[in-house]
Amino acid sequence: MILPRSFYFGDSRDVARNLLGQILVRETEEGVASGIIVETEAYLGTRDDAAHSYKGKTERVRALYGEKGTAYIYLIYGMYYCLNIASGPDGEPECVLIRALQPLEGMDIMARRRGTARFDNLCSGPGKLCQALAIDKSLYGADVTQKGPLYIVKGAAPEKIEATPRVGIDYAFHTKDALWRFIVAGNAFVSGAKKKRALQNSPQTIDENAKLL
DNA sequence: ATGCAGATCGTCT
DNA sequence: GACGATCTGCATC
Repeated sequence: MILPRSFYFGDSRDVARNLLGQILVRETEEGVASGIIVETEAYLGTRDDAAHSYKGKTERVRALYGEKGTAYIYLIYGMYYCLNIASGPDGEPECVLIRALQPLEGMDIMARRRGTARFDNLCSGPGKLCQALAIDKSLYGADVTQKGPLYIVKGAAPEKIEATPRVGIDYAFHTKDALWRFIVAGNAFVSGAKKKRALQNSPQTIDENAKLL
């Protein structure tokens, strides 16, 4: 079941929390690649000085002014893409950044695209997951509430959620300390997971992998 | 285990 | 013209 557009309305921080446990699906000619969302961040538009849309409408963020459930994708540091989903109150240019996935389907495809065989290094970061799922600017503006190249289906709510400050936004004077990053507590696939724990808990099979959430 | 430099280019000032 | 909502590899301890 694909999550309906109404899922993305409301407080973007709630949407970010609710996205944990849901499943991001990417379909290409190579096949299907998917993963359970285990880490997100909320960006609250004009009331959040860490947000790209803080100063209002520019060409880059035009997708945030469309319908909720629209993909906002941007290039960072000239080499990696990051995926966001438009969310929040009607008319507000807010979104949720998808920061990490627990690989579910098409791990062979992801491993090839990423150039690594390590399970816990396939989708454990916003740039990594876009590379693993072949997400780039061509999907800018895609509707994730419709079956197509990129969509999100209903998964299972995680047991426990942790809230922390967002990553890489020290330049944000007002909101840098806000606890708007959400992760599935104890999950080994979040970004920056301790190497030690990842090594110890890294599952070896798809079934073990699915149980970890 | 931790730290730092380098890659690389679209977007905004 | 400067700077990232990042990641990797290499250096060092």
